[in-house]
Amino acid sequence: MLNLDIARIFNEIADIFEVKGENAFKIRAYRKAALTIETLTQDLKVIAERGGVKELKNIPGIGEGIAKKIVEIAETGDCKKHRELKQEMPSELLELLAIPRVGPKMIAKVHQELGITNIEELEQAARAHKLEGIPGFGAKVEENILKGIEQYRSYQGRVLLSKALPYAESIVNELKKLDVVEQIIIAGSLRRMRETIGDIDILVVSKRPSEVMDAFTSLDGVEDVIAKGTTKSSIIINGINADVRVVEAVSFGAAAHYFTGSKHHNVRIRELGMKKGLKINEYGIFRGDERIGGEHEEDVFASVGLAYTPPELREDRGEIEAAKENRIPKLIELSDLKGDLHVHTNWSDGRDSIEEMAKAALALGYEYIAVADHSPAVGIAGGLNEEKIPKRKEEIERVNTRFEGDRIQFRVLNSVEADIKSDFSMDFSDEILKDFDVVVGAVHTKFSQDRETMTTRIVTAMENPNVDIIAHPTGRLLRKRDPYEVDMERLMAAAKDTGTVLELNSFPTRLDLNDIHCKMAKDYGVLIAISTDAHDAIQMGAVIKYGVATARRGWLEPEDVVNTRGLEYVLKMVKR
DNA sequence: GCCGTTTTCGGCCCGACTGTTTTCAGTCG
Repeated sequence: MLNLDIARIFNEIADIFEVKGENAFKIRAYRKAALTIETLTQDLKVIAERGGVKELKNIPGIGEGIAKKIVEIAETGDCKKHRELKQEMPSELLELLAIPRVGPKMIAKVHQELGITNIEELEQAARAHKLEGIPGFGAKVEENILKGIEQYRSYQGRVLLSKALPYAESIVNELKKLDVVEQIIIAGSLRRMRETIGDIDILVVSKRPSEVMDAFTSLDGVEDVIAKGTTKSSIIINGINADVRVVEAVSFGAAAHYFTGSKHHNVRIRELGMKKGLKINEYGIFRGDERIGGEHEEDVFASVGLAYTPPELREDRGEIEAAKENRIPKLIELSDLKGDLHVHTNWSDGRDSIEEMAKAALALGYEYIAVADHSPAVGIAGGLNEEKIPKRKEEIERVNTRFEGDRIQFRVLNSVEADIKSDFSMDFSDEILKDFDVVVGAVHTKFSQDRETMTTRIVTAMENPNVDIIAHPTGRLLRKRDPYEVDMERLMAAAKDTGTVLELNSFPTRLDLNDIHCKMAKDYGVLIAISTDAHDAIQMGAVIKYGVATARRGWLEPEDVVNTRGLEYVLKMVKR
């Protein structure tokens, strides 16, 4: 049983309790425990077997009750309480929680009064105006439910960071044109650079909020205005929910902190405030009626004795403890990168030539790129084979010769993205592999192998002295393909033992390793390569920011990342 | 259900907007 499976059980218990109308704080306790478990880098089952309830209780947010359930799950693979609760409530009913503006109370009522158990039934009832008989329900509510269902179906909740960010930036650029807008920032999960985004949050400083509301709700492309108040409005634009909030300049810092979240981070900060006799809200920091700060975001942290914490870390994953002890990491930045160790060229499925990729890399200020074209096993037309390898090497050398006269040190590294085959062998012989400057190993086939087999497959590749980097180690495609089953702890330990680098693939649909795995790698002392897997020159420059953002969310500092080092270090790092 | 340099019991972050309400519950973030 994986940590994620255990977290899901507690989230489901929380869902059921919501609809049952159970104590809100109990629900929060289950959610908090689930979140902690999701982000834990150690295997919960191992902890449970080793230290039982006593050791589990050391984990923040896990007390007697939940610890006992974890032990039960570890021992039996099942949680009695969870099973009993599920029998009380159809699981389809809980899916209704995902519909915007439909909450647990509403679900409980329609279930009790009309026996509704799924989205289709809810939709039919709303269309037939059958809900109006229920106290508290009116025509508007029915309309909102139908809109919510439509929204739920259209984008299923979350969109990719790379899709939401450009939309958010264009909204900001439009609103900036208003004279009444003094300051404007993107907040929310976008500012924290989460891999997927629920909605776009924008914070504006203005003395004339109503003019901002008018402009925002009448932007080009607005599909629906969900709410329009004096300081806060909510719209659907390009299929994405966008919220704007206006405050005065004195509240900007407090509001920026509040609207950046995460929710869990905010709750922790406000709890700390309470203990110090402070009230912290989006308008400022207050002792009684007296405002003692809030113009700058730093005020919020300082008021509760914490160091400033970058938005990417604000997930309640240990950043508050770190800020207390003044050990917030100095996170990696885009400008720290000196090269890209995984790009493709027109020698395999890339679109640009080696020289075009090299020039683009130079323009980014890089010292090197590794052209890692595909090996033959990936059925992509024109992959490398034994015949092409020497020819491509000649071209690489020709391109490198051209840069030799320049003052800037730059080199194209002869590389390959070699397939790790399902029988644990590499797609090229050791004889061939050892001639490359850098070998990137990757799984592209047979994703369905079981956890044990897949883990051994990758570990075997790491043990090969010719394999330097493992590309996209979990194989996931966001919103399309789940990661394959793999024992991440064993991968990390093997990477450490063999001196293998793990890739953080910057492609916005991959971001693989993810933020949590990056932090895990750091804890294990495993080096990360932030690579783009770019298939053309423009991509190489465009997607790297998503990799860096994920690295920052994973607490990585420049020294944790191999491609912040110069060419000489990289050549020494390779195993041969 | 969790937690404790005010507590082992009694707290638990805080506010905007909407809709159906005559004073507030529900949802959201």
